Amino acid sequence: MNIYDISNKTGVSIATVSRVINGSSNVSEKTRAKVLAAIEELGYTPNVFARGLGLNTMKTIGIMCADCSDPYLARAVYYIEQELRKNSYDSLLSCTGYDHDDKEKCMTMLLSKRVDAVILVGSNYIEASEELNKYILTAAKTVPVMLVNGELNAPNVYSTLCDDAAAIYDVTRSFIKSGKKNLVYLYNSLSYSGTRKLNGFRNALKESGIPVQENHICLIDSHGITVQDAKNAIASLVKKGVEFDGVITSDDILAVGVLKYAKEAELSIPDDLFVAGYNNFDISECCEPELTSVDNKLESLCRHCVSTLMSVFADDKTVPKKTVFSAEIIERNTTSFDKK
Amino acid sequence: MNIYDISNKTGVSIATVSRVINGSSNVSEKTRAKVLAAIEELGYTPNVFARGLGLNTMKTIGIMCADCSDPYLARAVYYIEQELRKNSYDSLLSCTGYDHDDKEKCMTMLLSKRVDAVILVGSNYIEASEELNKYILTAAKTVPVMLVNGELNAPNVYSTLCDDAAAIYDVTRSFIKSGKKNLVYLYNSLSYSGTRKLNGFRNALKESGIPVQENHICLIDSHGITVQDAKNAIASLVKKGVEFDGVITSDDILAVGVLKYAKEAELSIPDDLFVAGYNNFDISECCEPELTSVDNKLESLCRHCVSTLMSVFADDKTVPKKTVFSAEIIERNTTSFDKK
DNA sequence: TTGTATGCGTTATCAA
DNA sequence: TTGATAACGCATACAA
Repeated sequence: MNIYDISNKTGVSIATVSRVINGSSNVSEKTRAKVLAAIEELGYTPNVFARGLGLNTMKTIGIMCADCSDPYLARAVYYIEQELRKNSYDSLLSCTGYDHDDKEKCMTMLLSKRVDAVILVGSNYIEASEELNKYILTAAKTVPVMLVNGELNAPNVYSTLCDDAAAIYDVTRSFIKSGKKNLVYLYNSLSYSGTRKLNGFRNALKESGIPVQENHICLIDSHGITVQDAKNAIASLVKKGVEFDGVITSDDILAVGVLKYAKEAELSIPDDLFVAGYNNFDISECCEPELTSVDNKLESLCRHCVSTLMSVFADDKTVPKKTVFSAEIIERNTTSFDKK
Repeated sequence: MNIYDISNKTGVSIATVSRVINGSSNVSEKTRAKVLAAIEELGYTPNVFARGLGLNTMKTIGIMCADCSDPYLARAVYYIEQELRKNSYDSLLSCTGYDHDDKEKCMTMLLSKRVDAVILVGSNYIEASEELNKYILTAAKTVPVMLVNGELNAPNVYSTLCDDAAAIYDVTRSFIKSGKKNLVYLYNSLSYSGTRKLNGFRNALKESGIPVQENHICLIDSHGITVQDAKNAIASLVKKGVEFDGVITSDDILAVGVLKYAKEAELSIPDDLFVAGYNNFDISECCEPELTSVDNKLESLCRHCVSTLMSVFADDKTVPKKTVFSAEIIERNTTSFDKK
């Protein structure tokens, strides 16, 4: 079943059939109706491979994310896939894991599949070393590369991100203004965004005239982190003699671990201890007490990323290279901010 | 850059280049080396569209899931994508939503993209009415259709699922054996699996000689359900005068809602009230007290589904049409089962 | 408005 | 072991 069958059935040439399929205006209404009827009757669908061969595109976007079982990344993939579909693009999904070589291999694979663009979801794709980011620049020579929650200044690379540093800065300042000045920062990623968040914490302390104590900053360096891991981390901090009246974390799951510790240690929250998470997911409403967290506007990021990509495809001359959204602090019951 | 460039560079015909690329044995070692060197040097990659046109496949599998921001479905997609990649297949992801027409449209779209198979993730794809499942049977005439957590007995359709009914049956029996006989069942889906779970609950009561009270069975008919929704549902049940000493739910999030209600009503868990969830996700460890839940072996389901698909592709004559796994009850602190 | 002819880059068949 | 050539199904430039 191909274009020739429609051609035979209707008595017009394949060129005309093709014109009807592609909505060309240079077809008489009568012919168009006849062709459309035949297509309907025979249930004909154009062969995408043949089309792809000629046009060198199959309207497919490669999506790379480290691990789409991570709720944050899963939601991002969800929004992106929806937006792409609205624009008639399909999504070729690749969960690359966190290993650099695997990411690079995956990129090569996607490019060999002739995707029209690649979207890198999550700040873990941007490394501190230029050398490690090279494969992204190389890819960008072939197709547009979109970064969600990451930033890289290079030709044909477009970044959409949330100002995580400012968000953590604001949270930290709120802690301090509310009288919690002995703060611990718990984080689990040295990614681009992870580093920026930490800087936000440091800056807030500095600007409040509070010295940054390095033993109050604790990295749990692992992916697929559990509540138990976080609980252990905070417990071991206490064992080392670190004292604190507030904990700020880079992820809700870490904050829940702190809550579990606090319950065991019979600390009263928020009286004895303020706790804040990041991402504002389900779990921040499941835990007890419910968690103050930061909503980093993931849906906006994703929508904007796709609409930017469409502008790039449309050869729009005024496409923003970098767009930054502001996060929003959602206060629940693990803090009691002093408002004034 | 195409196969002719390699041909020119090496002085052999494109046929021979093609043979080298595809690992044909009928090539002299010397020629092979020469061609391989040229491919490497020029950085040549075969055009997948041309290849697809000839072979009528691009080694791509369509994955349909209602909503990959749902943690359960997200994890399923993750496992499936990984397994497919191991077998050199790519994943074309489509989040269809829960509307039947959208699902059908999406299926048509995937088939028009000439995917090699379609994997339907989640029990929501199987409807009670045969009419509504028709589009799946139609699709199965073109490509194999794999069901994860769903069942449909039809040619070229393969089902992999977990025995949810037995799991809920076992949980309910454990409640009863532990002295909790006045049970509420809270659920949020009338899908294939949702119905089966409910049957498990009913059967356990019947076999224990406990009459099934319909006002103890509560459906919250909505997707994207929140903890608050579940809390409200259980509260309104109480307002109606329903009394109970145990709540079994079809999803962890519902169970967390019950916990939130219990805290407010100052019920002691598990003394006054047993609660059990389903899915055994993060949130079952985040809530307080931590939730007894059912692990339904999602990873096994997904791995098995993909390996079955590979058998189908390999034209293996002994492919199982339906495979059922057993769930595992993970007891935490919202129950205190009597073991004997 | 319509038709003819060509190219897109492979793989596979057949002949050498 | 190798090469020439015909599909594969479509879009499009050009001709009519």
